Amino acid sequence: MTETAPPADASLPAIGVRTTRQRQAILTALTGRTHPMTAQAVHTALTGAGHRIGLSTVYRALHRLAEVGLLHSFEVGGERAYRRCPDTTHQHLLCDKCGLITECPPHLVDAWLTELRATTGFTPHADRIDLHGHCADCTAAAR
Amino acid sequence: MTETAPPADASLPAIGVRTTRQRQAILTALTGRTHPMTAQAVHTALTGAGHRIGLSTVYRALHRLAEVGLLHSFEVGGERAYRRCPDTTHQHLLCDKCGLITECPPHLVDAWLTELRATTGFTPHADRIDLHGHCADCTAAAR
DNA sequence: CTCCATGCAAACGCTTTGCACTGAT
DNA sequence: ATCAGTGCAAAGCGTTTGCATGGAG
Repeated sequence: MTETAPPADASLPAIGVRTTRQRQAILTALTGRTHPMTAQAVHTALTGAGHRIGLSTVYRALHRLAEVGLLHSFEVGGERAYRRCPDTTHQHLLCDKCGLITECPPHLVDAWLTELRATTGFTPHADRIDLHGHCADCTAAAR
Repeated sequence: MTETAPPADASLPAIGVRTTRQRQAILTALTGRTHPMTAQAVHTALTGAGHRIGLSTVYRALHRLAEVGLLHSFEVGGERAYRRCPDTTHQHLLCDKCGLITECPPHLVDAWLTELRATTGFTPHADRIDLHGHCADCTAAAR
């Protein structure tokens, strides 16, 4: 398994991606967020903050950045949303209530996936698991 | 947990859905399929088979039938696809190669979900889990 | 007889693409 | 100097909706 550990901020050239004002802005906007953002949301946020950037650029950049592993993309209600990946974990817990995405403890999944595979013959994509539900906070709030 | 066991063919009225020529055709087209179909695919199949049915009717019917539990819907590459549910299991294994959908043995999941919840506080939607990967056949074919 | 359901066509919203220009390497 | 990246506007595509008609209960 090749490590795609995301560089802190911008070692873009090292991955074969040119460093541009727009891409930096997008990465910055996405940094520190626990909730994913759609292309439109990113565009609105950036233009609202005074940046000059085209919508299609946002789409293309997000696509590219996800491709090289700097972002993770999620299917949220028929829309594509992106988030910076905080680590190498690609197993996510998505809260359908508040949109929060947390990482799933790998060891917890791996054992189960192995068992699943052994039992059913089905080979799960261990590096791309999105589990829907309610996060701890929303679960607590619901009671 | 309320049982939503799908009636063999058409106890539609019992669920509050009127029995129409179009809905029966849709259910028939979907019966016995292991792969899900998109609205467009269903429409093409039906009109190709000589049925007179509007595209929007297909959309509305699929939506409604999924709502009452006769169909399961899946997000497949940004599109919505539907399949008749063979049983009460709502935990699916989706093959990204051939599109095959199989049911996941409930006991295998439930224990794990319980553990996940206890460990993380996250409450998974146990009745709506879609796991992507390669089915047994495609896994075998790949080697 | 009353509504739910249908068909058609228009509208919608998100995303992609063509093309000429800009800017990073 | 070269070519990836950008901006704009138009097109694409799956899906939804308004409205008048049709058929199930």
